[in-house]
Amino acid sequence: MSSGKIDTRSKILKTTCTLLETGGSSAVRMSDIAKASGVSRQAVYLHFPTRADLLVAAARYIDQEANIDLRLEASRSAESGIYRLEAFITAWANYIPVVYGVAKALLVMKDNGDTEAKAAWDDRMRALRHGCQAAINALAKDGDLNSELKEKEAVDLLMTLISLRNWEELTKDNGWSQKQYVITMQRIARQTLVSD
Amino acid sequence: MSSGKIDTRSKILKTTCTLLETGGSSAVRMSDIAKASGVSRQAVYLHFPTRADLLVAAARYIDQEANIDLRLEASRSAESGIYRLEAFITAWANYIPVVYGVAKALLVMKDNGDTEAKAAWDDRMRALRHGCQAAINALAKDGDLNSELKEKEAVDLLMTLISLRNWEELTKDNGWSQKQYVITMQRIARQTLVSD
DNA sequence: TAGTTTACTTTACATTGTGTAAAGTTGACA
DNA sequence: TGTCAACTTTACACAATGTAAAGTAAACTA
Repeated sequence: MSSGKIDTRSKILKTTCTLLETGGSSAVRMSDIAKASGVSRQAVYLHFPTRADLLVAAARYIDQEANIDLRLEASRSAESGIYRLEAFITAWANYIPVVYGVAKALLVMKDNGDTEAKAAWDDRMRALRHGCQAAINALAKDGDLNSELKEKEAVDLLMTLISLRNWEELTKDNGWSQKQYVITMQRIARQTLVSD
Repeated sequence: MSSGKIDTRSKILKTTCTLLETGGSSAVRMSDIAKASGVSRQAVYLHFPTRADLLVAAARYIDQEANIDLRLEASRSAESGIYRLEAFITAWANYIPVVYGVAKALLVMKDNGDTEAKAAWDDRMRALRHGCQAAINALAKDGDLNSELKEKEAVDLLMTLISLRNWEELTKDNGWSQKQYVITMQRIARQTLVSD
């Protein structure tokens, strides 16, 4: 039936992820993906009308494969706000390397003025923000939120702190290990968001 | 003599800066710049062989106009490492809004794989890093550097903290005022880089 | 004042990558 | 046997950067 279609579609998605993980994000053109998938360029457009569509689908594909929902869920069961914050940062931080390639490509398209890419990115960030908000809420409920910060400010700061670009800068550009990154981000979050 | 040449050249540079400050960075094409400068597109290429060249020249132009060297110099005369760090952050933070348009455009070109843009950006960041390094050095000399951090880590963190992208996210995307941004960055720097 | 140089304009074209369009092929299934 | 779906092939439209070259007009030069 449509098994052939599904097969080709997910083959394209997998190839896209692989290419974006390894190669430089900008060097992954529709034709590169087609060639690497062993399929014609038009076949790619048959499944994904635009490059943004393909990247969004690839991101969703990774979300599923790596079970992002489950990862972030873990933090929800933490006993205190402080532990919740720590668990949330750990979960997200360890997910970044997994989506990095695709997410970066989406981010670059957004920066180039692609409205579809922007919408998709903003949507992802909204979801992440929910997690940040929940962690900050838990902190505030315990009375452990730094008194110098309003809740909104704390959420903004946490989002910025754990941004993909910061991860990229520290690990990719400055050679930090993932472990070093996680520990340091947790320390900074504690020192800046939690009251003494 | 060459006054006509110089005149056109700086007219193009000024126009470029204006367009990048106001309009969305990606919507500023060579033809837009030419039109807004009241000059043919080829005249732009006559003065600046590539778009990257033009952006680099525009950045240098702004550096001069806003006297970035003098701004950063101020922090050098601070009495203590802690004050020096504070002054450095203030100086840089208040310069970001001035270069933002041009710098962002350069950054986007870098992300698109333009090697010339990358080289220019990296060069700018090297200069900024010198400032960070000096501030951290001063801190370490006073014995005020957070003992959990090696000097290199502290410099990496400071660079990341005050990055253009973080400024963009907090002020442009999240509506923070410049003042709010500066105060918060100083607080975070103090809490994460300085020993208690 | 005739000739040259300089700064620019005009027109045209090459290149790269995205996306569209449409006719042709091939295998499965009815 | 015929139809349909998934895919291929070929061709083109479009935007943006960058190149090439001939033309113009004012300024400077001998």
